[in-house]
Amino acid sequence: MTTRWLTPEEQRAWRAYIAASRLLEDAIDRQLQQEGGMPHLFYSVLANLSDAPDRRLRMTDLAETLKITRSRLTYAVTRLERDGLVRRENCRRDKRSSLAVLTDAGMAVLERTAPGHVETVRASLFDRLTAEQVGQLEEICTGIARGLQGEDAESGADDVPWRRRSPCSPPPPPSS
Amino acid sequence: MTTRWLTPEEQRAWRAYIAASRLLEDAIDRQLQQEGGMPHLFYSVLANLSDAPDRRLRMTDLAETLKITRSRLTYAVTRLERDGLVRRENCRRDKRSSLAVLTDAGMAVLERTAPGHVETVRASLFDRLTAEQVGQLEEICTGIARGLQGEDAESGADDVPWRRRSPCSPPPPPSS
DNA sequence: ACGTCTTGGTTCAACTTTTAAACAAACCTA
DNA sequence: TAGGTTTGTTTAAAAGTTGAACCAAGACGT
Repeated sequence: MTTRWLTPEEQRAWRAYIAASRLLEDAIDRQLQQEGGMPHLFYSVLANLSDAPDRRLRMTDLAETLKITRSRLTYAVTRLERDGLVRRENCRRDKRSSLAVLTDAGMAVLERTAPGHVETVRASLFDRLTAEQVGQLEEICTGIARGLQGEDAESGADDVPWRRRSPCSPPPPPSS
Repeated sequence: MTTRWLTPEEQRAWRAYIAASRLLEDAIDRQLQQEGGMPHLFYSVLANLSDAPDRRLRMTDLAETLKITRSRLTYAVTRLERDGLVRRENCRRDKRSSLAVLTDAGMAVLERTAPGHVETVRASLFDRLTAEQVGQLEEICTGIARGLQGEDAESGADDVPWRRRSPCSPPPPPSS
């Protein structure tokens, strides 16, 4: 089969995407590193914990929503634990699992850092987008994500009755 | 000033973007690593060289289009040079600069690897987008990139008369 | 010319992150 | 209970990144 090369439009879109994502990630990382002393991934861990049911999440679940390997998450959490921002706890239900719990210190750091982070996200991204484009971006990205998700998690129905999805964080969500 | 938190729509878009970009970069990297033995960044170096005027580019220019530091590029090129895919050359015009040149071996690797890469890009991204969305994506990304560009390169006019921008590569472009 | 400033690029060492394979403990299922 | 699976960690090696220091070569002003 002769390769289906990218059309000129696709070329342009692809290159633009590469550049934008590289620049964006750099900007986010730089800001978070300066003002929070941590890379984006670590911040995401905190953020996700902060609006999880009980400020705690199973390692595997967290890894899954963050789209990273368990190993990578172990590293991140260990690091965060060392700094006292996260604590590990055992799961009563399943003694294999451990839960990552956001500590008060972690919450504090998050609250201190979130405004700057959000500001950066705004300045870099949303302030340059029309409301319409925000919608378009979401649609595009969810499509892509869904597509790439399924490839390894090739299961049909992902029913996990005991995994609650409920409201929880009264204070404003620090994005991710 | 009280933080302008993200609206729910922005939240969703942002989370979707994070997930998608993480998954996408992973997919691309995995494929390139397996079939080409190199990370995406390295491939980008080769690709950019391949459709540059004389299959050669000044380090600084290359770094700039790749949006990475010169230091980082030095590392990448050194690595690629070690594998014989790229060679360094001195610039006649300016004895300070060195040019990265794509070798025949490098071109060969690129040609061997490009189809798989493009296929991955298609499968992960473009096959899930309508023509309209491709346009939207480009527009969004160029906007973002332009915005983030200017911040450090705060110069007004970027006129460099002697930097030609001409056609060159007859074979199909291996995307980036 | 001369001294100074800027640019282009590399080097180096410290560090952080990532990967992959190997494990052990806890579950599950028949 | 045997056999397989899931969860999470450990470990060692490799890779990549950063940032400062540095040198050489242009540019500029006088």
